[in-house]
Amino acid sequence: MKKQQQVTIKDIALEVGMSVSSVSRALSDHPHISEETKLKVKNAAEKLGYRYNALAAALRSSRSKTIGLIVPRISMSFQAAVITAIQNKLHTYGYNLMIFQSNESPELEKTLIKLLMATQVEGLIVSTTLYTKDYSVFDKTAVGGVPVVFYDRVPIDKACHKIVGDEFSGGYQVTRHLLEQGCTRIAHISGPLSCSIYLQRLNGYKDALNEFQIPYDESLVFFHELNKENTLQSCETLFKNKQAPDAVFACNDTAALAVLEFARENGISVPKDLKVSGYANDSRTEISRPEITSVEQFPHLMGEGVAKLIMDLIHNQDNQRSFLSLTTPVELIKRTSTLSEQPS
Amino acid sequence: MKKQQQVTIKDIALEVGMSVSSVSRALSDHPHISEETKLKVKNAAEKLGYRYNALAAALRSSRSKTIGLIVPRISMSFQAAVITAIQNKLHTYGYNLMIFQSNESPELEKTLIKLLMATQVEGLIVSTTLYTKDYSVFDKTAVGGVPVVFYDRVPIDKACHKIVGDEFSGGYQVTRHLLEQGCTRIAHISGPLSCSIYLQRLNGYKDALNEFQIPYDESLVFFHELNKENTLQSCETLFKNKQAPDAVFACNDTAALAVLEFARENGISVPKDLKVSGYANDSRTEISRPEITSVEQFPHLMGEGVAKLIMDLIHNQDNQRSFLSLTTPVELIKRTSTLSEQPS
DNA sequence: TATGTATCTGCAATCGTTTGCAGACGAAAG
DNA sequence: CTTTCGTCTGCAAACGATTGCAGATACATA
Repeated sequence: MKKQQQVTIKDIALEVGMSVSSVSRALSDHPHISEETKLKVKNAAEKLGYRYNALAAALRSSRSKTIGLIVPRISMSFQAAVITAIQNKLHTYGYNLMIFQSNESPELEKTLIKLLMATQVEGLIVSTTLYTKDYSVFDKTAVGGVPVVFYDRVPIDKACHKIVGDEFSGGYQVTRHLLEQGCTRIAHISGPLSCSIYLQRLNGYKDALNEFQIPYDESLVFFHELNKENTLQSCETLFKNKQAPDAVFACNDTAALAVLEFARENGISVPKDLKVSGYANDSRTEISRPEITSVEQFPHLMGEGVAKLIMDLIHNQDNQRSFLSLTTPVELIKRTSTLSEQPS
Repeated sequence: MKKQQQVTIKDIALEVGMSVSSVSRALSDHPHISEETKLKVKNAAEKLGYRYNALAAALRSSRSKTIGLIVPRISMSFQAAVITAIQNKLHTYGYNLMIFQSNESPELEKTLIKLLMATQVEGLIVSTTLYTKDYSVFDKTAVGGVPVVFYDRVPIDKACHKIVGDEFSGGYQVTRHLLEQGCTRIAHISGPLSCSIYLQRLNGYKDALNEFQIPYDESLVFFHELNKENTLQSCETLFKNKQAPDAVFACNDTAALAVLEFARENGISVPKDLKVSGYANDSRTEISRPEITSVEQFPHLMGEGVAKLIMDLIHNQDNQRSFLSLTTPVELIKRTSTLSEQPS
């Protein structure tokens, strides 16, 4: 009487006087079972309080109906939105999602891969840490052949299935917009270049500068984790420069907010003396005063795409030799923090 | 050659010329196995590319090492923080967390419980939807005897294991603070009372009013999902009143922000003419101008508590007849949105 | 030599499903 | 009456680990 014995299909079989195989088939609506018996079996199951054991099924059929996901942290609103989209979409396929957080640690990330593989996930979805450099842990052999899909933060210089926002375009659009507002000394506060998204945005930034024939100035560009402290630090050095910048393109909204704070504390007027743009368009951008120009990434779109792709890969495990890459659109949202004339 | 055959302990046994049982024990550091053989086995495992099959182990031992969690949505920053704390803590116990979102739908919530039970979770952690009224789905029998711990949003009038913030105190402190600022017509924008937290906060609100001998005025109190649209609506009716309120105690920060927006659009000066408080202290409260008074709930503390409690319950499955309830502290964070005199 | 003890290892059943194959049955066709 | 077919059902072997129990080995002791 320690643990109440689980009710199994065996019990049902006994109850209705049939074999376990028929019961199994009846419960899963196998076409070879008559409607009549199906009903009988299902009623008995209900009556006995039967609970399906997905573990046993997964073991036997080696289909766990589970996808693993590793993400730096779920508290970033963009990530939360993507994950939710993925999860909802996967549910429509009858698949569950196992969510793990790497907390930006490549070591933990590695451990989590092992963990997920041990739980026999049928697919793996990953947005890497800022510092992931060794992608071999995601190799087909390393993950036992299960399909891997990356999104947002993806391996650099390595063929893989991936869905990314159009980071280059985002970086380009922000920069171009600032240039069009008349800015010429545009600072760029970026994350580490070991992370794909920052690399791409930097390229977009450079491209726009180039187009406007403004030389790339290293003293205006910073690379570090984009939290408040680091960003304030960068502002500090930035404004110690002989020549102050007239715009800052920060690579996320947290950093943009920090720039605003710095400006406020140092009597720099935004957008008049300094224009500021963020990235990711999180909800804080429109609460801030001034409202912050940012780039919408359509996380829902990305999430749906990721879910579809991984399901595709699972269902056609055959000769998958080529890699699929999808780029989702981005949209520059212009707000007061970068606009010369105030809109009415 | 369809799917590359998995390497099992059987293969290892063959490799090192031992029985599977010894291999199994060696891998799990069983004390009856000599260090020497353990090493040999582990090396062989490494060499063959062995991957532990947690499914098989879970089935056999009926210990899945997995806890299920059902939460309305992970995109609420408070929830994300609690979940992260829970997950990290559980990892230290060697347990995994399976996260599902009920999306505020009691039906989906019910489905998810079934799903989690099917995956043989050893425990269940729940923060209910706003509208969950039928708690029988969480009954010991309904969940096959696995322990259930509620947090934040918990069943009303039903004994259960739970960890909640001190909502009553939070509601009381906010209201008292507003009263002390000289407010007398304090509106209260609350969530539906089917949800424990709002019920408690309302009680705190009433208690403070009572203490200041201000009668409870129904026309100042609203119950609805706390999104922007609903809140604006409530403000509309609120300010159509013959006598306008001089303060609004909104039950979350999204609602408080909406109130600020309404005030701004209608030329109502905050905090001069109207004081506004939120709840949950999400990051937007200090970005908003004016900054918004709110209540910190210490999600990390709550998460750790939840994880510890569920592990306790799992480890002492024996005669658990009594229910444990823990209340975590809250702290009123006073900001400009409710302060009469501006701090320097 | 027999016995005891400590340490290590193996046998085989078991967890709850799924599934290939074969069998049973009745009806229709020859 | 046999044959054939279609429809439904059952047998029994998996899936990959864990674990109670018994057995083996080595060594010391009686």
